[in-house]
Amino acid sequence: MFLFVKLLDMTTKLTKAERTRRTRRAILDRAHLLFASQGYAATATEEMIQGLGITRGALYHQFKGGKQAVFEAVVEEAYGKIATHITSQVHSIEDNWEQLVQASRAFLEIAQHDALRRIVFIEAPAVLSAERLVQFDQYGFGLLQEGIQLMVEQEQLDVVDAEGFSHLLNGALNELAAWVAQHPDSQRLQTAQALVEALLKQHHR
Amino acid sequence: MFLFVKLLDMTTKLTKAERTRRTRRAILDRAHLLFASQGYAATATEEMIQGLGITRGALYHQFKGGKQAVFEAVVEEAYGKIATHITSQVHSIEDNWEQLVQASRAFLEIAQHDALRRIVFIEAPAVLSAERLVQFDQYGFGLLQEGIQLMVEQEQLDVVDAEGFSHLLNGALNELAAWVAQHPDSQRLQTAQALVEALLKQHHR
DNA sequence: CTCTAAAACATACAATCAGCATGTATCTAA
DNA sequence: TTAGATACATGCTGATTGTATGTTTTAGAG
Repeated sequence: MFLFVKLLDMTTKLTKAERTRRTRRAILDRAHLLFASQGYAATATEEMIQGLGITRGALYHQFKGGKQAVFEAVVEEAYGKIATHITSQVHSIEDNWEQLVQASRAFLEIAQHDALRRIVFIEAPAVLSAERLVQFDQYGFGLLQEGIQLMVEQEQLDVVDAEGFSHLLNGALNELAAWVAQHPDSQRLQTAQALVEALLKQHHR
Repeated sequence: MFLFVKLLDMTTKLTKAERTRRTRRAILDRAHLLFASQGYAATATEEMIQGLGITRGALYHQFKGGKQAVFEAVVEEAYGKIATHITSQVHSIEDNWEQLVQASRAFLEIAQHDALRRIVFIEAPAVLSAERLVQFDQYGFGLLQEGIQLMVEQEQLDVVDAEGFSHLLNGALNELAAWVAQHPDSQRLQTAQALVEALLKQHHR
């Protein structure tokens, strides 16, 4: 595989903030690729800066926590991308019910990006502490839970327990996303979407 | 924390097979504890043999693949324990439907053992390849899938897709197990069991 | 414009750890 | 009995992470 890396320009004069921004951006982009393809453990800090025209010293300067800090930053961005995609797909829908259905659909779509899925659902739980993971999950799972809580209160959704059902749905979505990703060429995405929609419909009232 | 380790007896004359058995058993028990409490990455091969009266050389002799081979053996045993517990709980039940319900219940119970849950559902997916993981999962998920497949064919279960629904249910169970484990003292276990039972009932016919 | 402090790196080094190669004692089977 | 296999121990190497320290560049203050 050949990676086209845009070498950091060290000749032109840049403001300090801009220089920092570019360095961090370059490291994060590269680290994201590496973590997604090799996983956290198999990715060396050396790899993260190869071809960027900087040394590991720069990485440790920008990310005080070292390798783990880089990973956390990558995870945060990955969560952000997922959340952004979902909200952009449902922001114009007024009906709560339709919002939930479309949000599930959007999640199954975005989770097909292997780069995001592996980092968020496989590497992050193993690398990060449970507490840290919960913080990040407010972007994704948090929104889901809020939506469900609201619909239960408005009596649009009939479940034994709102929080518990949020976890049930979240787990189902994650696993289905992984299942679909195993054979992206098949009809699994549509099957998965149909299954989730059926699940939700049965709790609708 | 203080660990009571039964030092391996090297004085008594033992048959070679017995000697091997004890060595492997001691390493596996210790590694299981360490992997469950610290995770794979944070566990050194040195720790796995401390206090056992052997060196790392013995570990590499018994487990050719080194650290990863030890981990795989631990994972296999963990899957085995889960499968054993579930099958022992449902083997006497004749009705397919009741079997499925009780199997789900048994899974939520056994998954409360942090040692098993972390190793199987958090560490293993990050450490092992997807293919290797599928092999192990035949113990647990495989049984679930077979049961569902059977019930769909016998028209006891009404789902869009048997395989897909198996993944949906599996994902829901895993996530609920993790949710319950966060507050083991509360009523979450019963809530989770009720949620799953409700989910299954709605597909019953 | 100069001077200073801090930022943004580079460089060198220490410490940890996995894996391997090699040596040695013990057991097993012919 | 003896040759080979088995079950270890020991020593070493390469890879990798983190840190301490040095150097250059930038951002203001006066």
